[in-house]
Amino acid sequence: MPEGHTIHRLAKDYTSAFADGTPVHVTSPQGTFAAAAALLTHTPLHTADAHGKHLFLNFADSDAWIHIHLGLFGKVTFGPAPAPPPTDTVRLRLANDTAYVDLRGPTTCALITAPEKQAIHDRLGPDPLRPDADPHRAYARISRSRTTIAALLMDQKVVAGVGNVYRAEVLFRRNIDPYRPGKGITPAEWDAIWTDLVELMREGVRTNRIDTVRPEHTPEAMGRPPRVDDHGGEVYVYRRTHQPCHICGGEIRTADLAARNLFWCPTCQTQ
DNA sequence: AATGCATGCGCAG
DNA sequence: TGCGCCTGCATTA
Repeated sequence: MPEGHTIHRLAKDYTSAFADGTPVHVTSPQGTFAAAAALLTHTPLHTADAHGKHLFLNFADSDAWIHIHLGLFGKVTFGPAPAPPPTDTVRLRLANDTAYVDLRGPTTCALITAPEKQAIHDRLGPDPLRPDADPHRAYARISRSRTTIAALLMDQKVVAGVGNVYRAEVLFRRNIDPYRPGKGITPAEWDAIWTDLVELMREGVRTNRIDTVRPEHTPEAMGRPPRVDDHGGEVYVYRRTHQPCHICGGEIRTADLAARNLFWCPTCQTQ
C-alpha cells in the first residue's frame, strides 16, 4: 500500500472525515499508544499533513502532532459510524458521530513536538506531492553520487515519497537503465523524471492506486487480452518478472538492489 | 499449521 | 549487508 501518494491521500481523508470542528474520540485498543490517545481524546482534529511517507495529525489546542509511518505493512481503514468493536491490533482509532478510522501495523505512531516534526521535514528530500518541493535539491545530491539512480530514488533523503513501485515505473517510462550512477543523470533527464513523478503521484492520490501505463500501451490499445496486475494498478514492470514487456515483448527482469526487488526491462531501459 | 512474502526503514557490524 | 520490527494474506504441507 504505502508510497507517498497513499499518505497524502490519507491526510486528505483524515481531514475530510474528522477535521470538522467536532470532538474526536481517540483510542488505542492495542495499547501502545493509549496514554497519548487519552491526552487527545474529545478534542477536534485540526489538520493533517504529509511529507513523503510520513503522516502528521494535529489536534486543536495542542502543539503536539501524532507522527505516523506505515512502514511496509501498516494499514488504515475508514468506515462509517458506528465503529465496530476494534480488534486487538488497532493501534489508533479516531471516531466521531459519522465515521471511524483504524490504524494497524505502523512502524511509527508517536506523539511528537513541533520541533521534532520540523526535524523530520528537514531530513526528508523534496516530495513531488508538496507544492514547496524543490527538485533541484534532489538533483544536487543525485548529480554528485556514484550510487545507482534506482537506489537514489528510494532514498528518502534524496526524494521523499517514492517507493518500490514508482521507482521501477518511472525509470521504465523514462527508458533509464536503473543501474546508472546518479552522477550520469543529466539535468534534462532529472527534469523529466521529476515531472513524471509529479504527474503519476498526483494521479495516485486522486485514484488511490498506482497506474503508470500510458493509454496507448493498455492491453486494449495494444490488442492484447485484458490483464489485472495483482496489486491493484496497471504497471509496466513492477512485479511482472518473466512476463512480456508491454512495449517490446521482451522478458521483464528482477534483481536484488539494496535489499529490495528491482524490476526493469533491459531492452527498453538502455538510456 | 507453517511458511513466505510485501508498495519500509533503522540499526549493528 | 543482514536483521528485526509491525501485520495480513496467499501459498505450501
